[in-house]
Amino acid sequence: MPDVTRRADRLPGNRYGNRPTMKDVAARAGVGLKTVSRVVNGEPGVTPETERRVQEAIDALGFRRNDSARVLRKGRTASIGLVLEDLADPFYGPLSRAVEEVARAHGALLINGSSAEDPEREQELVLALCARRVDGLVVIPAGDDHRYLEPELKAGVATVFVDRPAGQIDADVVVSDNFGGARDGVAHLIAHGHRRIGFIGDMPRIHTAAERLRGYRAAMEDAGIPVEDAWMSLGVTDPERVRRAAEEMLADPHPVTAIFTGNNRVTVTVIRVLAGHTRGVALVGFDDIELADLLQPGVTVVAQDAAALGRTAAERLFRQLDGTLLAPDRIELPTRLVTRGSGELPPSD
Amino acid sequence: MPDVTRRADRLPGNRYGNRPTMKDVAARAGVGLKTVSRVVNGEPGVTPETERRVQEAIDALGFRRNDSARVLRKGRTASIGLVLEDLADPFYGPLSRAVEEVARAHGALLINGSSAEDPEREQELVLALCARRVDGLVVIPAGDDHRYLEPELKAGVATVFVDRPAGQIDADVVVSDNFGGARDGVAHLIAHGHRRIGFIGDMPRIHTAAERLRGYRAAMEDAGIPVEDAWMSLGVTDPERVRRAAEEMLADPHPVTAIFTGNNRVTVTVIRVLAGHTRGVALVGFDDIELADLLQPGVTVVAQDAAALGRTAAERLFRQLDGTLLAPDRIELPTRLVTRGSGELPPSD
DNA sequence: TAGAGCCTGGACAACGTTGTCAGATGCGGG
DNA sequence: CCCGCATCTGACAACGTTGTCCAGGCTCTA
Repeated sequence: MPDVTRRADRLPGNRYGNRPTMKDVAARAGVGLKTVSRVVNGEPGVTPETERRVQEAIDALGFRRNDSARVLRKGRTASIGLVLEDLADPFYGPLSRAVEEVARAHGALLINGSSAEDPEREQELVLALCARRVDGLVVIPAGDDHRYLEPELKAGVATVFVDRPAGQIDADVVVSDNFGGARDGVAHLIAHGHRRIGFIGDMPRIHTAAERLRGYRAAMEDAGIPVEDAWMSLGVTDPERVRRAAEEMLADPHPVTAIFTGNNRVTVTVIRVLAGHTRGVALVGFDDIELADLLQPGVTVVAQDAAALGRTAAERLFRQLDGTLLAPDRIELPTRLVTRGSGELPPSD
Repeated sequence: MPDVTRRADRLPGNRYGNRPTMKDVAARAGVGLKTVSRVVNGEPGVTPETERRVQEAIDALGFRRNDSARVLRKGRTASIGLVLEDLADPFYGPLSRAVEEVARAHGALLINGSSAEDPEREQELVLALCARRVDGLVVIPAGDDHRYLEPELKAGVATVFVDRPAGQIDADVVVSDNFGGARDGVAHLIAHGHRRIGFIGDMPRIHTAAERLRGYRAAMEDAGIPVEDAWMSLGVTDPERVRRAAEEMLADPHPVTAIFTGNNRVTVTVIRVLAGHTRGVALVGFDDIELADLLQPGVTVVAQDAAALGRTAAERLFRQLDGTLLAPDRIELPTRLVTRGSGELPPSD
């Protein structure tokens, strides 16, 4: 019963539930408004005795500075926005955490949202963040046209695109070497004797997917292997369709002996499919996955450093805000081939 | 070179890089300030012709409403804070995403931060969020004393604790049935003939860890098995120490035949240890892990529904804000035993 | 003891928006 | 033709904070 009462006290109706303001603190401490402000912000020019009185009033009233008003006055929000595809995807966890750490080191908070790979939702999120006047944005773009950001950039919102480049505008970009990584991964399979190699990846409208596909084609071409259409499955995303695509490749009268998978989710599904087959099919996946080393065989992957992507992007963001970074640039981080067994299986025809 | 110029335009010095305000829009459209406000907010009482002129000016200037000022005026920020332990932990990804989805459905943005299991950092984060006047807080507590939140609760900040209960204050709590889940998991091992069962878990000061330990003890007691100290390892967290703890249990002259692990990270490490042993040791872990079904043997786990935790918590939060939820309550979500093989191995003495 | 200089404290405006209220305009009816 | 009413528009204050600037009191020195 006392609970109900207490909760009822805080119902809507009064702004912020009637929090005390600096004015209230000043009145209680018997000092001027600005003096309270000075104490709260640790500015000099307040005698210890006055400071004590003010501090006492603050504690007694449970005063907490209203940063909304502060932001309005100062023009900096000390917060940055992060727009990514899906917070729940294990690839974005470390990236997100890395951005957060850098933000924290600069005294900024992180606001984030998932675009769910929907360009409209991405725009909606980005603009909402701009309306809050975040100091900067780290964006993993879903769409490929970011001209809607022009006014924001001009207005001084620091912006860095990660994982995929910006579309139609000139902005900082931090990406992995998707092309090179995929090429190396496929070349690795070729080096182990494979010639009929399947590729299962996301829609080529997604930049990373297109680059990885390009890497696949380049490796095949370098080896003088003509690619057959039946070996490629593009744009499949959901597990069921990935499963079907893989099964079809393997059921072909002249089946693939190896598969290169375009991202972590596809890799996981294909692992499941292969687990149901007795014939050994080689596999190299883009993106590392947890426990990949404990499977039989271990899963060979092209790993990218998600944390480094996030860290690099966030650091560039704050350098933009410092003013120590002038020209937009494109940074490409290397990938790393991790051999664990699945990519070293010989062809079994 | 043009880039440098463009970026230089947006250097600090002028607030928000001199964004246009409603006043500017009003001047350009030749209307009053309030009329612009009406158009921006879709309020009625504006002739189509006037609206067109205003809209034109908005587009021409690239105006975007300043939500900081709006918040200051209206008293609601339409944002909620989420404080968790580590964004990069795969357990929190789905939880975080679920909270975000609910927030989105209510038109709110999500600000989040990682406490890194440090009570001080948790408090710092929570208070920073309160200073921003978030409408509500979802907290996965690191500390066990939350009296510092008293003034905030009184001021009307909706608050829900998830995964672990609040300390020293009366607040909404959403948790998994850690005790029951652990008891069932251990009972499962006992049912398969094990009597010497090890437990490796986190520090008992963490509520979930303590509850799971209690579940372990209860199951053993129910079966009339006295627990030996050598079977329990508490407070180990980092992989190296977990590894040592597991090795010691297995090296004992009278070793354990099964291990119950207290969370996903411990489970993963122990899987690695067991992979190096030939003797079959049974394993049941708390928390599900990806690919657990593909290992040999598959890993039996007590799974909790992280997304449901987040969703439930966020929904309660918004019901607090609605005013449809009056008394703080404690909600316990069930866990689910997923048998995959490792927990069904017979004792091998 | 008077004057200069320093230190502390406070009054006031401004940040960009929204709520209130009153003024202006246009229209129809008496 | 004038009044009343409805509709549209704009002036103004307020939200809670910080930056500017000035007043008053003190100390120190000549």
